[in-house]
Amino acid sequence: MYIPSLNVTLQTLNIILRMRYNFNDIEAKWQKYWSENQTFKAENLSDKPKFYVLDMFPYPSGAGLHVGHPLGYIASDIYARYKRHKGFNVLHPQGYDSFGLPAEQYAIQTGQHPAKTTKENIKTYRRQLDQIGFSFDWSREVRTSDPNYYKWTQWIFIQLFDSYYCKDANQARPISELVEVFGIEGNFRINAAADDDVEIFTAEAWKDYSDKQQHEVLAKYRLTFLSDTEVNWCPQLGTVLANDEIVNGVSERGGYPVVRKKMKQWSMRITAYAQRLLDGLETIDWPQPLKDSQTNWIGRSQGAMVSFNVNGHDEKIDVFTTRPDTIFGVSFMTLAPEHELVSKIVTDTQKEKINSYIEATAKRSERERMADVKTISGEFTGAYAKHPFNGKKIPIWIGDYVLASYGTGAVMAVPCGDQRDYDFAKHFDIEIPNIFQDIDISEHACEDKSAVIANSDFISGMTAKKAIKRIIFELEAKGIGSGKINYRLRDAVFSRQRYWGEPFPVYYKDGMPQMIDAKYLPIRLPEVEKYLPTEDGKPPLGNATNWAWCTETNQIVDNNRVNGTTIFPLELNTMPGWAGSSWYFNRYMDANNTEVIASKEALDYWQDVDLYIGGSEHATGHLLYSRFWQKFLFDKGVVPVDEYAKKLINQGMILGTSAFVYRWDFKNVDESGKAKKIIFVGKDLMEKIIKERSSIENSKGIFDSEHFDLLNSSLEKNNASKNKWSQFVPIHADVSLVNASNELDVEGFKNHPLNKDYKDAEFILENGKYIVGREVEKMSKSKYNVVNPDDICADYGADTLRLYEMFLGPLEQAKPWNTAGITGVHGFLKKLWKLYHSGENDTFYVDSSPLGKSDGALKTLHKTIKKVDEDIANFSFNTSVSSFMIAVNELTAQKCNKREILEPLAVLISPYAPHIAEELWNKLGNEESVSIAKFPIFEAKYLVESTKTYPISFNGKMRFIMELSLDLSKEEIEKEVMDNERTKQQLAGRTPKKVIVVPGKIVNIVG
RNA sequence: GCUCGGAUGGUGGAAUUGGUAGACACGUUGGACUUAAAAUCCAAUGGACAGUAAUGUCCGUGCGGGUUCAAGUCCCGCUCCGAGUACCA
Repeated sequence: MYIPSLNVTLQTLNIILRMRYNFNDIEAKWQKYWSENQTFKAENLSDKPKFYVLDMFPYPSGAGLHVGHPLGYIASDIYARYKRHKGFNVLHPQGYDSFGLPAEQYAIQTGQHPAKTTKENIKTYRRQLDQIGFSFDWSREVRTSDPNYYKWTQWIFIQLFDSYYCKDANQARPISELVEVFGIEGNFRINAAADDDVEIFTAEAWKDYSDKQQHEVLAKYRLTFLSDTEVNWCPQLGTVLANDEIVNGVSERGGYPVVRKKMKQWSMRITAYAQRLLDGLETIDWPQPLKDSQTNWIGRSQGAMVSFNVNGHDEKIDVFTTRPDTIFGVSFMTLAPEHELVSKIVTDTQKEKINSYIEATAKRSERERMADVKTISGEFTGAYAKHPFNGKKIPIWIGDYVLASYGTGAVMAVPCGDQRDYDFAKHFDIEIPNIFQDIDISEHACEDKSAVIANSDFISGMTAKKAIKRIIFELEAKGIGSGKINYRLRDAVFSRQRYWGEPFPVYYKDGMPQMIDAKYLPIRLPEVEKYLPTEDGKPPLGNATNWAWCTETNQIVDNNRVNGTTIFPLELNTMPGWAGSSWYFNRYMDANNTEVIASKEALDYWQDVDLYIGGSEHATGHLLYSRFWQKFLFDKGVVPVDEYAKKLINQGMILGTSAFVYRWDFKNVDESGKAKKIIFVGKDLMEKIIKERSSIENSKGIFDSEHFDLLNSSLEKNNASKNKWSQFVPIHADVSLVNASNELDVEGFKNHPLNKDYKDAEFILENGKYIVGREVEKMSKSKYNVVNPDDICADYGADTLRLYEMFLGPLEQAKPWNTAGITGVHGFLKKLWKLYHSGENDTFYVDSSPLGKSDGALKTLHKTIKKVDEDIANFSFNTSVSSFMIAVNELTAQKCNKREILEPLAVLISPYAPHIAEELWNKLGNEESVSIAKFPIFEAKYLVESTKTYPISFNGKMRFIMELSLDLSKEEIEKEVMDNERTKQQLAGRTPKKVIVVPGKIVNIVG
């Protein structure tokens, strides 16, 4: 058959189609092959060295993936594939952080069970991930919402409950050890992380305690414990939020207001690990900014505790200070309004004022207090404290600049040494004694630690460093204080009033929490009618009818059977989102184990994550909590290392490039006030109009007559001022309607389901085109700038997507996505394909005959190997892609078709573009997957040069180049250059002052 | 306020230890092929000035100084943008 319009026979057309780079077929074929052959299944025992590459697992949201999500996965996949080529046994797993709020809110709205929507979302995610060709070992998939997984999250919770932190051993120890010691000698020698209010008791007292009392005492030591905590309560979400779930005083999710509220909550004693979390940072290769934010979050400050006696009371005020050396500069004290001593020490005359101040501050929301840092307020209690060294009377004030939640909620105010104290003193006209030698404090406080201290008894003449030591020594000698390290880090609230989270393995007996024996785990989430809190304000699990624990059958039973003797109510809270993600990296090592979280053999073999890639937004959440749990599990001997990720990389966010059309709102209305026509103008025209708007006559030239008449008549009708006749409203246009040249598909826009209002709008074209405006913003559905990887894969293929995401720029940097550039990398892949299809009618052909040593292709190949090796080591994937392009451009120019070059080239490129590499590798006659082929070895001998093109510069400015042998000595180079005709021309008879010759680099002639 | 990043053509971005600034792409312009479009291929492309031209000169990495034979890179002082954090005693 002959097709006249195509000028070819069907037979040749067939050949052409078959030999073309048909990425859709190739990619589907190899994805199927990898899946069927389990190409990327990692073995837990191997002679090869291990390498563990981990991604932060995704939350499977209903919206699916956009092109920003896979960025980190592509980078880690390249690394994982590269390591396989280099002979490592690579563990590269993936899973889902599948508990969470969005599924629950969707359930509240639609009544659909979160388990169902989560499952559906996971299916979409899996399809999207598969089509990008990741080398994940899916046999190890984890889902945090799977009972077989959260069984172990519950197990870890029980371990935490049964442990305390021994500061002497500097590790977590079984709570049973504590009980034993209490029974022998009480707690006076115990050095453990505990609540501040633990009282000292004897063994006799301990034995006399009731069960309940003992329980309460132990709770003060446990690593997870119930307590009345002031929490961030979000009424709209009906739940408690952690500090890192609040952004700018409102909830991160939804942006709802948050209030402080006291509630009985589970807490995690992460503060016990504060110092180790800090120290551990030194041992891991994580980005410095991330380490910095963890360091700041932990907020260690070294100082001293000092006790001040209150005159006329038995009470003492304890303060924490980082500058005990300034104690002789104390002229007042300030307590937080919430401080418990306030009501005890306030004098009758001041009582009224104090109470109204406390009331006023309590009313002010946290947000107001934050926004209003400048206003100074406070009130005098009427009471005085006694200075511990000179016995002076110190007035005691309250003020809301002192926070109840930090330190002791009280400060010793040294106005000459602290700006806040200074401002407070000035405002209330309190004395500001100067304790610094030759320092002027008439304008502001002196916070410089190098200032010499004066008027301070035995520390006068010292600087801070020395004075602090001396003061602490004196305080300890007098028994009124001691050196102390304080942390900003708070214990982490661990209860959430949500449905879609891990249930606690806890029931309540006489109001005291009891752990369910680990052998009955998992405690499965109960079914509920509604996912909302109950009418009496209980969490959603309060809706469950089958939610009680029978201690005889060890089963969950009907609530009605609760009898307080054998059957008890179960915990109604669930665990927070970070519970499941705090240990999942260990589970991947042995994901299907039913006996333990992972077998000892697997944990010992894989040890830790060699490379972890994910976003920096988890710096003070997941990445801190998971380090905490890892340290705990290490203390318990469950895992072999106490830092789980040796190296971490933060991938930058991919931003969207939004497109805008401009609605032209001039007084375009008829008599009834109805808009006659909606008109859109392009970006350039809008700018022109704005420039010319001073005079309508000027604009005559920039419109066709029809639009000018319309404009003119409507202006006349409305008597609009000619200076205000135009106004433009930018409207987001869907980016999929805009091409690479910023040209809008106008018909597409009008027919877009979201633009119903603009169906009959008119678009003023310029040169037949409508050009949109562009702006870079966060990628989001509401901005119509989301680009779906599915479309890219369909149109250009997964290999193109992978390469392009890497080509966009450095991995760690935020960068805008612009689909326009994708044709560049796609064209590159076509060129690569062509290189292997130099036969007749573009059929596959490689020349297997050996090539000469001096062949330029070898140089190209080895130059590229070297670059790719270096780039992967530096996580500089963008420059690898350029070097591939350079290589292919060079080899194409050389018309290279040699197997000796093309075979290693396919391996070289396979981590980046695995599908095309497999196909070419297969066509080259290899039976096995390219993914296990040996990576080409760089050989320096192919890059040895005999000459160098020297830039010859005069006074630092490059003027011309000269090709010179590399064998030449400095002197010989100088002679060659000076003898050169062009040098003489440049010098124009002058004698140079100096000639700098750097062999192999540059020649610079000065003078 | 504090801490940490960053600033290079029209755009995304290259540039080992200071040593030819703008690799590689996109976009734009011109050309080839085509009835046309797409695809493909070729050429030009930081700015200014001079020249018919080959070419040459000057200016150029946010701003102002400095070190150096030589600075995008090092030092000092700013400006702007982004992220985190915030009365932490």
